[in-house]
Amino acid sequence: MKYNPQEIENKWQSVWNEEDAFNASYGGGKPHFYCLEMFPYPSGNIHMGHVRNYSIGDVLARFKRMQGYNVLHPMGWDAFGLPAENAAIQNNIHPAKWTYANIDNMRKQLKRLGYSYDWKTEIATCHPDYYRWEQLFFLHFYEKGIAYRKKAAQNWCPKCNTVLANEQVIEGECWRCDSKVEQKELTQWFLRITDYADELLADLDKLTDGWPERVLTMQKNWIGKSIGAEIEFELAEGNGAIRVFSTRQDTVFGATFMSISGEHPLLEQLIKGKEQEAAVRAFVEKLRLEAQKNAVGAEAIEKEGIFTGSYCKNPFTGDLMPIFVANFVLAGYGTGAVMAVPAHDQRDFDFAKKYNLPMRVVVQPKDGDLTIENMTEAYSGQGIMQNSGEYDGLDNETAKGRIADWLESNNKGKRTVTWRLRDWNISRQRYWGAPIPMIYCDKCGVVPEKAENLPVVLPMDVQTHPDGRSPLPDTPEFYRCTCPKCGGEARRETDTMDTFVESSWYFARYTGAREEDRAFNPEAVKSWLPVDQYIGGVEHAILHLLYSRFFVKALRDCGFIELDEPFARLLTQGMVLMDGSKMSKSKGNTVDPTSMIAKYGADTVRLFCLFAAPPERDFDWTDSGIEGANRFVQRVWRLAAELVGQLPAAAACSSTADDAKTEAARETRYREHAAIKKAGDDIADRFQFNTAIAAVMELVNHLYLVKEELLQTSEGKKVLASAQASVLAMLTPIVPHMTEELWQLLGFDGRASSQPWPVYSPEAMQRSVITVVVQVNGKLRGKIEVPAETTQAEIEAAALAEPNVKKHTEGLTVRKVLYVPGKLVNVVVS
RNA sequence: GCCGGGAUGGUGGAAUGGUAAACGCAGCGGACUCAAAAUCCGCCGGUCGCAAGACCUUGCGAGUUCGAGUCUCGCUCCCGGUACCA
Repeated sequence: MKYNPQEIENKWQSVWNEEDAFNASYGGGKPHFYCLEMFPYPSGNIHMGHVRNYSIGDVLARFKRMQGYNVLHPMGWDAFGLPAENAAIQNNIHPAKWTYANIDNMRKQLKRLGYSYDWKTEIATCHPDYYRWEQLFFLHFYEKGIAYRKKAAQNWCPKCNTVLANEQVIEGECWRCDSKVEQKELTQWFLRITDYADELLADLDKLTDGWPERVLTMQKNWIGKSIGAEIEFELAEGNGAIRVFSTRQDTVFGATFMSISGEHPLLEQLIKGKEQEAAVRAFVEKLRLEAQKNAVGAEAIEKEGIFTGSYCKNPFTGDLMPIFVANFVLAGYGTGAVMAVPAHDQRDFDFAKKYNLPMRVVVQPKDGDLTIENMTEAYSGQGIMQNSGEYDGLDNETAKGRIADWLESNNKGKRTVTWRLRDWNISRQRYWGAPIPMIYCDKCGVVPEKAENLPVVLPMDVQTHPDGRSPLPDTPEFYRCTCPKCGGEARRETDTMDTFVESSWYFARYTGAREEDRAFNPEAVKSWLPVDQYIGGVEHAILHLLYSRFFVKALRDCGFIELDEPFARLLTQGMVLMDGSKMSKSKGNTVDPTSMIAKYGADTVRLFCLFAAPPERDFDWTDSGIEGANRFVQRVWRLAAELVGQLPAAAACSSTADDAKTEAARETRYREHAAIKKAGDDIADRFQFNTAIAAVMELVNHLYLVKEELLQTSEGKKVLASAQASVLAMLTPIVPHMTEELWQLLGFDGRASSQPWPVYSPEAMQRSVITVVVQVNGKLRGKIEVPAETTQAEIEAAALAEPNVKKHTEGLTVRKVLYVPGKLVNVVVS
């Protein structure tokens, strides 16, 4: 019987398809398990990264089903987005047509890999039946103040012709096309994610068991909580005050000047009528131009500033502090003004050196003798207060509290918390996205669309612009509307939503993908969510995962769902590399899954992706590696094919102690059960699919050695049949087509994919003779074989009598003998 | 700079304080074959030794422990994230 993967894979894929083999249903008494992989963007073809991601998810989904869970394992399409528009412009095809054609192709490719998805819950986010609910959420968000409109400087990608959220600017470049991001003043729609900063941070503690630590850390850093104080510095001329935020209010006695951003609201007042006025204006204009050209967050630039001509007063020392406009002060963080403490902050130190400004040491390290003369850099560590009036001699952490108390009781400031997180700009000046359901009326202003008028459907009949500009502002059929309030003529919002809005709730929609009258069935949401296991690339550690966490909390507060966190456990899989670097079309180092499937079959491709490395780690695609995987698949096939017609019908772990009459039979039974324990533990507890597969390989290797002997007796056949069934059961989540076929060929009952995960018995794993390792002073000196029931005293005596052990203990005194039951004896001598 | 992760044979990787190198890949030897491929069986960290065995070996240096790849401390290098965030 020759192994023909194309034939058997097609056969079983049709069977699963006809039988709706993997549909989930809630209720039914079984415990629920929601296994989800990040849905793909329909770019046209799946790549090896998808294969790895979805193979990991499929092993888990199938394994959980075998363990008796009712598993929800859905798939869908993150279908709005720029590539569709760009392809449309290039190939003169409508983005919708391009997108749906790609979906059809990729669905075919996924089906060809035999993934056990519930295709009845498939969704595409570009469909009005999907995004209509998103528009409804937006109306609720608007009503609750979670969605709002504001004018501000925005990240602008000149190539994509649209704004970007902060999270989508990577090292100053657009996350999609790597263009330098510019700043542009625009009025945009925002979601108030900052209102949830506290909860987003605090709830990370609920995820410590199931999420990788580095993802938690990245989110924590991104949210960026800083605890400090706000301090008021009165202007010397008595006409107001500058407020600053500082995490180091303990160093306030060392504040010798003030730095403010070029966009500070008091700047006009500070320079008005001063001789520096013109020069400052020129400097600010220069900064503005540079900011537009230069990427946000590009590498550090030389510190520069200019004196405004005004002074403020240090509330503690009473000293006058010159006020500077400085290029490193961010308008958008804190209050846009910084008290400069050159002795204890490196930036202020550099600035003071450059402009020859005074310094004062106010925190002295333990046994330090810092002076302004001997300092070559700022000291930002802990220490003892000095030059700080009544606070001298205190440690600086204590002083922090006392100074905050003083500020509060003297009305000069207060304790404050500042966040790095900014509100989420969701407006996009592009066509292929979900319309924002808002209307502008000359009479009534900004008016939300009525819920009963949803969905606001994206028009299909539009002419795209070659430069990527959205056609919506030129499409009167779309933007002309009547005001829901006064009935007069009005204009629709023509920006669309960021595609990350769609991916922020799709996991919830899967629980009731065909609901027509509501976004979710609350019962279904409650029974399935949170997602038990989420699997995807670490590149979404901040973007998608932070947005989704926020979105769920916002939906909860609007009464749509009862849920705090969307994903209970997260697995971030590594990349598939080629010659040490990421596969990419431009480098020409890609491997096309379709051609690999054509050559080896889906089972081999799945096996290799799972065996090459543990899931979290990157691995290199190698031709010899997939050859090796194919060799194992063939080896399993041959082993079973040779046994067809010779074995009794059996299930995994069905042989009994009575059947194991010979040494070979006992050993086989032992190894069968040991492999099941190892493979089950590795898959369930650790996602170590590579070692689970290795355990099955060992068992297969053993069966090759003993099969002839076991075929001699009927008891032996029972033992062999049981072990063979176990091999197939264990491999079913990994190479499901082959195991279904072999299960059927061997005449075993039912289907491999509907077998329960085998249960090992401790009795089978008892050995009659055990090997005990003997160490002398921790060094391996021998091994002894003893019957399992030997007492500790007898084992210790045997260990001491072992010839090589004797040699190493001769003439020495035995101080101690340690015994690790069934494993090891360590003789301590001196 | 700060935060996180890592370093084990020729190679991908095992080892949940107790036999370091499981299972693969590559390589070598044997069987089968007219021959080759495929397959099956065996060997495969280093040094010394005829052998029994001894010594060395998990990036480097210390420590805890009867016993450390694993725990602790101090370094080196690599990867990822993030950065004028006050």
